[in-house]
Amino acid sequence: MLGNNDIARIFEEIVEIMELRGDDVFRIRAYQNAARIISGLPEPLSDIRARGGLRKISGIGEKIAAKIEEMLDTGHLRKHDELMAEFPAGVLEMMTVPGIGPRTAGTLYRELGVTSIDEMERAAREGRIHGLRGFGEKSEAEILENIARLRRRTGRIPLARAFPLAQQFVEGLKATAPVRDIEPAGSLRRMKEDIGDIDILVTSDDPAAVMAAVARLPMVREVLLTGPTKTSVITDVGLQVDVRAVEPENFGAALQYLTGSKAHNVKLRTLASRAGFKLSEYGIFRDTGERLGGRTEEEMYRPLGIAVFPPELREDRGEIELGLKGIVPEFVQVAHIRGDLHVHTDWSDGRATLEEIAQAAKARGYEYVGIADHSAGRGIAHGLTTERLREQMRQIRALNDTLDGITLLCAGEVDIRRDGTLDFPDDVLAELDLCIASVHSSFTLSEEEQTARVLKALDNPYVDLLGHPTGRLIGEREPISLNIRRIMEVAAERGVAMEVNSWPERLDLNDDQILLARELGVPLMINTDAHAVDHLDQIRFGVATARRGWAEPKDVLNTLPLEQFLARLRRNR
DNA sequence: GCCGTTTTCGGCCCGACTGTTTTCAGTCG
Repeated sequence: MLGNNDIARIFEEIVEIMELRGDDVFRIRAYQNAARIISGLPEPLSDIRARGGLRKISGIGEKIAAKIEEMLDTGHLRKHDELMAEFPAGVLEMMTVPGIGPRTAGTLYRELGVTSIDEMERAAREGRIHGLRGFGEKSEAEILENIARLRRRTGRIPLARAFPLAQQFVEGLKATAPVRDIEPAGSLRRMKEDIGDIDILVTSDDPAAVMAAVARLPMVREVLLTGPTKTSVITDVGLQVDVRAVEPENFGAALQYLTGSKAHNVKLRTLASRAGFKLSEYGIFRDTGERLGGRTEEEMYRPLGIAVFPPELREDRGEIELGLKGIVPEFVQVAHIRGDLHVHTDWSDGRATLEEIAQAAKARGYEYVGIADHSAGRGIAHGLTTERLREQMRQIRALNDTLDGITLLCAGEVDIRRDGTLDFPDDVLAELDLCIASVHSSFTLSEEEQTARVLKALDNPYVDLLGHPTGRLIGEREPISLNIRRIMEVAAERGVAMEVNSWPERLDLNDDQILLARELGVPLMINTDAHAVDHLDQIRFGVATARRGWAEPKDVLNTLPLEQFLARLRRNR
């Protein structure tokens, strides 16, 4: 059975071939839109179809729904097969080279019979490209340069790796150039889970000096282009960073435009144009050309009667519609978090002592912190036996008597075994303040087996929280196969919370799943899974992910004061 | 191909940059 990503990928390939064919751009956009929507769905299309929900998805019409059904039934799509037969696979790959779009790839294929990046490189080296209609010597040289660039480039990197890099640029420019405003924009500002490049926006009395300073920053490996208002560089980790200087009166307009998302901006501009306005990175204008604003983001939205949503939520998931009603809910913030419940210490595979964690948590303004070391079943993690866990609990309770302003909770991250049983007997689980149950093994079970396994763990009355529910590691390991809606329905019914794990490679649940969890009434907890004191600060990435999933403080248990928090745990309900 | 409290037909975001152009096409974000 094809999964959502397979189906989204097939639609994307259809898009690429239709572009090569020069098909109607709006029809192409419909497929592109469908691919984007499908890759963001938290549930398998097969489940959505089973309850008759396919056509209810905005952007999926009669034709595309029928194609989805065909793929679910037969495992492929005739239209896709036919289109793919029209071009060799390598022609699609050619379009991954920067600057090579469908027109160029199509021309090179038709005129020169070029069918891969390697062949394209050879054609350029042999000088066979310049002279073609629309191609000169510069185009030919540019193609070679861009192929080399593609081969040097890294792909997308996790948010938590890109974030400090952006900070370094901001700090570096503040220290070495006359910047006034400086703000990262793009997907980093939206706190998307992975980042393809970094956009930084500045204003300055001397933009040229800023551009020159960018090229001199120590983490810059290569300067791609530098002009009076824009400089593009590749950093030592292979990530592209663009720095743009704009006029102060356009800062808000440029920030809004560069932050996106694309889908958010398209929706916004469509709406604006119907109401007689025009939006661009230079401001908001009436049809008459009169400029209404652009110094701040707020000035861009106000004339449209749309409330400003935080960047994390600008994904065209209903924020514009709600903003039109003037409603912006209060979304969860780091300052709302009163305790981190998933922290490892040197009792298992962490580095810090109990005391160090207590002090670090207190320093971050927390009321409580959950010590959640691994159970013994996970040999590699130096897990706790029943005896050591009981000894740790004794020490934690003793330590609490000496602590002021912070309470350590005996948590415990217990393995969910392959058969769904837990790694500690129930009488031990009962002694904990809080039990996190997590999958750390047998990642490749079928959806049916994996779902049954996790549901069995949720049967245990002492399980309060499902830790990193899907087990995915961004860029390294796929999520386990789960009927996530089924798991969430059961969790909601029993009052089991689901984790938003802040670990940079996890961010698990992800934003789309958090949206579903809220819809189904599943309580959330945002935790770091810290293995050292510094990791406690990664909470910001979990909080950002929760915000992307529209989580409000009331959805997140660890925004509650200690007594109320404990009362909401499944075991105490 | 999708969508609709201004439309079931006629729209569908906007601008910069680049190289090839003699007024524009292609790509990108």
